[in-house]
Amino acid sequence: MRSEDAALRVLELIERLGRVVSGENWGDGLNPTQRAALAYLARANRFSRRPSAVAAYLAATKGTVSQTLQALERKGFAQRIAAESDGRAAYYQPTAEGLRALEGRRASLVALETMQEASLALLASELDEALRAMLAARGGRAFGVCRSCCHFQERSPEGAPHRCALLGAPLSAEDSLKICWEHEPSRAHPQG
Amino acid sequence: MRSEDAALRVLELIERLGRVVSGENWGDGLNPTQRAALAYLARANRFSRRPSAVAAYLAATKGTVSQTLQALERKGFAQRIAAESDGRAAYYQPTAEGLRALEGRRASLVALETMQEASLALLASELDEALRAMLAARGGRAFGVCRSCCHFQERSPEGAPHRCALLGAPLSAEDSLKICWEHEPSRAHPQG
DNA sequence: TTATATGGTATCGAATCGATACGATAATCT
DNA sequence: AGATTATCGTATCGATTCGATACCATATAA
Repeated sequence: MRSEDAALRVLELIERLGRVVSGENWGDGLNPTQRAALAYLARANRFSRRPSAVAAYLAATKGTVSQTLQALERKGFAQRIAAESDGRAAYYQPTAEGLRALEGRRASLVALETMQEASLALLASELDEALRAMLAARGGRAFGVCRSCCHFQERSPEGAPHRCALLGAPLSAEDSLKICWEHEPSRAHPQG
Repeated sequence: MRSEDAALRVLELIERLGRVVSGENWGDGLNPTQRAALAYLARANRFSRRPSAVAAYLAATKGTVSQTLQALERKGFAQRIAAESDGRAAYYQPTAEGLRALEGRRASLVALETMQEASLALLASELDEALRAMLAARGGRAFGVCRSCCHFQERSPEGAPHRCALLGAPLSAEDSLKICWEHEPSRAHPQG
């Protein structure tokens, strides 16, 4: 099988799997896009819960994301908070109800769990590589967990907070485990 | 990493990759869904170019697919043909213009091709397994290439057409290489 | 023949999504 | 400082998706 064929086949499978998974994400008052946005908000650190970041993560335009976030707020799943530092910016905070709506919901997850653990781990890393290749091609951000970023500085005096060297801001233990859209991989933690 | 974590991670990656790929499929007068439907029509054999089959393949409802196919016809990318055998059924045939619109269009394909060939082949088979697991869980059809089906009968006298034992119909060489929604894997060709 | 199942379409409402324009604020440059 | 430019977010439009539901025509079964 030529490389082009394999790539084409992978592309088809991704598209079809994406449709299946996405179609399962209706329910609890959310549609798939709203659910994806809300799930992102729940996993993003405080620097990354902004419309721009959501748009980059979802590979959507600002306009669409703006509407989606408004829908989430209207439904009580997220709350809009104007930023203090920047008069243009806003943050969206998932509400308790929003987090509740994210629970359960995993028919395809159960199906995936029937696969060998080794296969899954392999699949995850291969998919991660594929995603990074695509994002690099379109100039998009890959996102990643704060702690694994090259800008992450572990607390030096015991008891002090961690820090982000890029944004010059303190990081709670919780934030350091969340997704950041400024993420750039460090050599110590190449992926994630 | 527990199996559930790996599965969750795979699910997220699939969703995100799906969005990226899908978002790239705008253009040439088609939106991502229309392109997916048209691409399916181009790859499906004559038994499978029907609204029901498209709906099953795209994991969408009959109603949505009906509209999508109407849009394709209106744009001149496909032609509706009423079935002879069944007064209710209809087939959609891609037009030359439709096939032309499917060419090119592969920014993410180029990105994928930067990956190792072995990785891609592995990825394809793992994704195939994941898709089959999900489809089995929701009772959906997996589809597959006619030739690899347990109902496929290779021509016995040289020169005669192949046959489908399930539908009791002759198969051209071309049809036998296309996707069939009645496909059930044979032991000889476990996947595909 | 009557009942039921199936294939497809029509319609409604909510939402996605690209495109475009816009307003407000920030950052930069002179 | 003042003018220019960039960025963040929102608003609006039109085409379309998509679930839900109802519906019709035709097949199939009882």
